[in-house]
Amino acid sequence: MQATPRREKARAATIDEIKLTALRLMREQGTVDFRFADIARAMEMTPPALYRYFADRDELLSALIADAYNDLGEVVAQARDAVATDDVGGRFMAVSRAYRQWARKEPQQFALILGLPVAGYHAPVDGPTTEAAKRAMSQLSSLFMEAHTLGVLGPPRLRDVHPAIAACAEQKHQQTGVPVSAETFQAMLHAWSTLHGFAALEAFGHFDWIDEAGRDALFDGHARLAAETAGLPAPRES
Amino acid sequence: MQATPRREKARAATIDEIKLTALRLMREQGTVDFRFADIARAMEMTPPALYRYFADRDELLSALIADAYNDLGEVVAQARDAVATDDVGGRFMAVSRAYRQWARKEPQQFALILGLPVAGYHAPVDGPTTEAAKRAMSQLSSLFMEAHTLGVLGPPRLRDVHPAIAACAEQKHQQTGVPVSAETFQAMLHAWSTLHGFAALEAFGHFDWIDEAGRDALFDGHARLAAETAGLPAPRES
DNA sequence: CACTTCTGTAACGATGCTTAACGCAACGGT
DNA sequence: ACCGTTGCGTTAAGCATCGTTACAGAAGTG
Repeated sequence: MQATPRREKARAATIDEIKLTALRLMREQGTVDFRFADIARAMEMTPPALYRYFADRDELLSALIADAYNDLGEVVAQARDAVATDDVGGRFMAVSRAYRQWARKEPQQFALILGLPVAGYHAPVDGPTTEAAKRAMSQLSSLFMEAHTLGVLGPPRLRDVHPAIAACAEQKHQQTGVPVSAETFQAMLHAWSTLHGFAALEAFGHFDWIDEAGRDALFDGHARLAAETAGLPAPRES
Repeated sequence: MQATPRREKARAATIDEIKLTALRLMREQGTVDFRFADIARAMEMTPPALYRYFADRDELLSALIADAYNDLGEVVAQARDAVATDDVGGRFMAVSRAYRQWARKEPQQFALILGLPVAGYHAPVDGPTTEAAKRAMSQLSSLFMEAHTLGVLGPPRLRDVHPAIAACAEQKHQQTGVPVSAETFQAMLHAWSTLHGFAALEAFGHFDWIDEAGRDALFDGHARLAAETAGLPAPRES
């Protein structure tokens, strides 16, 4: 606990290795489950040694979930910030591609946070996971906010906004403090759902029958349509 | 095997009860995993007795997956057939609502077939599951075929169709024998992905912060946008 | 009564998570 | 250079459970 930076560093490295190994094993067997003993074996350690780093199997799982949220959030944020602030359409495309690529690359982490809960795990209420979740998911909504303040957010192709949705947006407004119109609220959720559907189907192997080039082109068109439908301006360049 | 209808009936009932119990347990614990012993306990039987009905844990799992595909396919087909043949837009809305409602009602079965594979299970290649999968998934595409033959399939809001997608549609044409334009192919996948995204996010609890009325309204607008974007005509009535 | 089908008991082998007690190595100060 | 402290990893064991097989008895069928 006191200043022993060498120890702390080694410990952090081991923790990272444990988490990485868990992810690798999950990836290898294609599931979102892992065994404490397997991780130890893969690291050429013995199972009890892991308890020096994680009090519990659930604690490791919680850490993995929190990391997944942070990873996704970071990847998305980086993609967003690589495009000019005023090119909202371009930013949306970048965010969309990052979301999809991350889901493709890390299907297990993707399933961990956006799929069905893992067996025997109960998320700690109000823990770090929910916090990270909000942070990651607010990226998309903030994009719509930016578009709104920039005045480039065209009207989404919506017939009418149901009063229940308006009430929902209002509630969200109360919680976050940021004013959000019902149309924007609905457009954002539409865009997220649309993106997520493609990413999830692809990440879980349901588009395996389409070759890679086709999938890439399909997703680009998919995201473009989502942006257009949600009322976002077209990206500046392809 | 020989004509003993009484036995056969009881046996079928027991098989059904086993599968229903497995689904109930999965639902209760909110996962897509189950234990043979738990099923036996819940049925007030002993684990070995189950082997009289399923040679293997995997065999039960395969049956559940096949059932899930059939369930989804049947529900969707019924919803589709409840709307007039020439009201393609209305049929699409019916199919969409059925897809979503099924995912909501049976998140476990939904995850079973459209989520990440279950731990320790390897799908038998070319078994009944893949067959059922194709049958269920072809419902949406057949809807677009109908629209195409009826001549009511408007142009989807697509800029241009990538050659890779055209090649993919052509390959699909070769396999199924049904001619499908690249635009229709892309529009169909766009619609499916869009629907699936909402259904998956909601089924896995990520829309729990939206009240039920709001979700209902959101989905209706979502599906309507998906239909419009894909070039399907508007439904005849709300 | 003969025969089939089912179900329970017992047991095997393996594996899992977790705790306790022991040895080793590195670290920090003297 | 030495020594106590600290943390890490191992071995050993406890405890529970799982999937599965073998065998014997019960129940239903004709």
